[in-house]
Amino acid sequence: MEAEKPYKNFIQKIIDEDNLSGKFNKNVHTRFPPEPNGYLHIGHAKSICLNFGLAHQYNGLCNLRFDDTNPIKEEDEYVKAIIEDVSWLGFDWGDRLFYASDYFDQMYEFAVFLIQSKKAYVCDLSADEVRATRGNLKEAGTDSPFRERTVDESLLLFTQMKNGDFEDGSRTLRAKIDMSHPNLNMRDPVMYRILKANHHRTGDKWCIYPMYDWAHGLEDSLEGITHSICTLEFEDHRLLYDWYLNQLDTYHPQQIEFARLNLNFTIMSKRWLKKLVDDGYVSGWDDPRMPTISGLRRRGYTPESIRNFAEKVGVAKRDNVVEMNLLEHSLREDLNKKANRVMGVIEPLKIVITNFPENEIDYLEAINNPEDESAGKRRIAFTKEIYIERSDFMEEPFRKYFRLAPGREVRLRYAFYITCVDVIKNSKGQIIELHCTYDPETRGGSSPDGRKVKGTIHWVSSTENIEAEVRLYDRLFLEPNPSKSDNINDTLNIDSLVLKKTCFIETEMKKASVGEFYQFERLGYFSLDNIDSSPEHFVFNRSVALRDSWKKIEKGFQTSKIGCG
RNA sequence: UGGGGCGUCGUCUAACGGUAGGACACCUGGUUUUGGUCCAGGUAGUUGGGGUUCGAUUCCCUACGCCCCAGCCA
Repeated sequence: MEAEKPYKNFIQKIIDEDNLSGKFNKNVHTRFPPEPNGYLHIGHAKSICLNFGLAHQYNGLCNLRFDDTNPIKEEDEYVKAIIEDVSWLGFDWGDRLFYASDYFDQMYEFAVFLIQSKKAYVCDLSADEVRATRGNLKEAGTDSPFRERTVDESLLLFTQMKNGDFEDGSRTLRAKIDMSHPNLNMRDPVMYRILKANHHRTGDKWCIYPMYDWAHGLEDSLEGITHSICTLEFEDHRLLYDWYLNQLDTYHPQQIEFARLNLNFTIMSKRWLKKLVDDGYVSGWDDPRMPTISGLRRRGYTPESIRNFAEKVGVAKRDNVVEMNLLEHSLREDLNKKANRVMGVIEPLKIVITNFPENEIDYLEAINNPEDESAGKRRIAFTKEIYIERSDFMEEPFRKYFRLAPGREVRLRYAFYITCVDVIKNSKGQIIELHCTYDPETRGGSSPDGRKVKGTIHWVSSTENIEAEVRLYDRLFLEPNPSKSDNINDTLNIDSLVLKKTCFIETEMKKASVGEFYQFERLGYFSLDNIDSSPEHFVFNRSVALRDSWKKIEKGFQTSKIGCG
């Protein structure tokens, strides 16, 4: 798939050692285990690429498994979205699509076995009481009064729990470990809770649901997972993971933890992302500003760019905050090779070419992709009236500004040199159009006399064009680390979406369709919005702007900003 | 401060105990009909202090800093 790095990450080194020692018979079998309680984001993409990538590199397998042990939070809508996202990213789990709920019966049997082994007991304490007796970071907890209940009594009560004889929260099944263990996870953790909730797959069959720690190792074990890769916060849980599997004396995968991805100027918490959706700050999980996979897809990211990004950020155990730059770079890198170029004007300023004949159309030739000759060429209509970008004209230009200005000559890309001869303003002094002359000798964009023009600008005919709406996006948050701020709402960037309702694009784009990528020359990469765009009303999303070294120069001159859009 | 982790350029990430390298970002210069791309070059880092060693990012000790854990969430 992508070029492999010349070095290995720490997980690859562990696998190499395991293969050397024969720990798993040289097998590599991973899994990606999302909980269907929200949409996948770019952080999940890192994990997906890691798990599927490892399996691929070592000729192993990777399962897709929904960790659906909490019916209260989980929905089928999320299952569908997750399947679409993983598959869109380019990964294939074959016939190995599993659900934790597939194993509820087996988990139940294992739990009965643990009770019989005197390693688990039904506890009648309430949630509050359990919390009160768990102790804290410094103090040991105290044993539950039900801890020494007989096996038979626990067995009977557990059956009754399963049958729905008790109220939600009235009892739990707990592992009997050590209430004074320094690792809080080992203080008689809850294995099952009573939850009379409808499960998206098992319906009302179960009144009890397994907790993550109890369920996850069993799922891994049952599927023959070799390396169970998860994020750092589960490091503390590995002891419990191992304890359960050891008590059951069953096949025992190795849990390995890595640092989750963080991206600056955005958030990765599903809880916060859901809040942005629910509170209407964004249009949905797939809003192009969201760091979700569906949002990135709608924004115009390619699966390749995301996979390459995942490769570039690497895998380690150190907390990290990756710069948004790197994600954007990955997209530009991919699209520079793939995207056909086209001209579009986002903030139109009309130009009348005074010496160009009325009602005449001159069809000029343009290169579709300078990075890919096979992309061919196209024709662009040149007419007496055209639009250029407002920001490509300055009445009083900065020193290094080399676009259009009064009396100045610039090149219209693939067309002619034009010279600005007149600036037309309305009663309020706003520039409404420009009068220019063109040099017929410069057709195609070069002059027989070899004279140089510093600037080349894009343009679109005012009659031969397509009208479109364009959406420009910026970071969702103003703070580099929004989740660390006191009030996350205060850091929201209210200008993260800018609508350009009336834009003009060359007629070539009539055939544009969703899923294609274009570079609007000098503006960035764009693609049609997969929800709001229609053949009657094109809506383009800017996926990412081009790198812009002018912007930096411009900042130096910003003391005197005039007429520049 | 109990337990579990982690400290390398601005940001990610490498380096059997042997020249601290790569990517992004940034800065120069070149090419250019996109102020894009491409090309060439540059700036910039081992948390501090000890120790072992001919030699320490790596091993040991110590200090400091950061992250995670007290859900019947995952």
